[in-house]
Amino acid sequence: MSDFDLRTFLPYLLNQAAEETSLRFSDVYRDRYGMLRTEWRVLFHLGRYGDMTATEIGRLSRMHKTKISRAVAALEAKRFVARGEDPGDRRRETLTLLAPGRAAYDDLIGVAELENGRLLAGFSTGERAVLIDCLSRLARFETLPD
Amino acid sequence: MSDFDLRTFLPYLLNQAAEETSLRFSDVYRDRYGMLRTEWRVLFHLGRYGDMTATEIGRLSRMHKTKISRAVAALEAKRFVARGEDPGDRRRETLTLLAPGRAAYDDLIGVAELENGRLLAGFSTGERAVLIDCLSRLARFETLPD
DNA sequence: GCGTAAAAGTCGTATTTGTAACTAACAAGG
DNA sequence: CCTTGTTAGTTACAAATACGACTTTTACGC
Repeated sequence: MSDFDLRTFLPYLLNQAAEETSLRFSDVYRDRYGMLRTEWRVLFHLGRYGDMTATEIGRLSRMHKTKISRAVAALEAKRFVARGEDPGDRRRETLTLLAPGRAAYDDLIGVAELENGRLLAGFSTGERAVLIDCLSRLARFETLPD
Repeated sequence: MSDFDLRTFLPYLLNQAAEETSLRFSDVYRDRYGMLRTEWRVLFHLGRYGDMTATEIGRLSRMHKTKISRAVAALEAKRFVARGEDPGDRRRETLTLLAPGRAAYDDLIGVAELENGRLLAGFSTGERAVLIDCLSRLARFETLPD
């Protein structure tokens, strides 16, 4: 029998850590605003990086376009975002935060910062740097547009 | 506007890294054995730690018991595991790997080790140690039974 | 023993997700 | 202008998940 341990298997470790750390925060956006994770992610991108289209959000967040489509529909129903027509290309819909969406974003960003501080509090400065660097490399982020 | 970036938000980083690193391996157990992730996890626990009940697997893997129940049913249908009656407590069902399940486990463990090596190859020895230690702490593993 | 509670698993149903097919709008070549 | 191909986004349907209610069996208090 191999002595391979699932506890050193990166995909498993990452999944467990992700699930464990996501719970507390997802409770917040679910309970306060009835949002799903996909909706929070779309809201975040609009709040943090400004108006953009669903496709751009998809490129940055690596979410599938159907997920984004449904998240946008849900956020629109909540009057958190509005779609703007692009006169030059009528396929594109530029998404904009409305006031309630902005308020929810501001609220949730504060919670996220607090929560992130709590999670990182257990690590030394050096550990934090290594952890975030390694995770970023594993996550293969796309570069930001500007 | 806050300069808080989702790219330093641990739950997001972990989710992205987890998704990114899981894809290649999940293709393997899906394509070769038609298994879902829950099934692979149950198979792993039985192969690595020996016979145990669904509840014990749940405690170690933090999966909900209904997920485990369905995964066990699927593994049983594939003749990968069998349920053994516990004479002392007829509520408990001790799960055992059958030969095909053992073969699948042996095969997949090999793939997992290779894949894990590939993922860790990009990091220095020091980074690896920190990464795995930090992730283990975040994942809040239960202690093993023995 | 008897009633109540707790544990091990399963099942039913509502949500959520994934996959692929679809519509609509633009682009490019002839 | 037409065909062909590509891009943006939506929809339909199947697969997977979450959550609670349920059955069976054991444990506990009296």
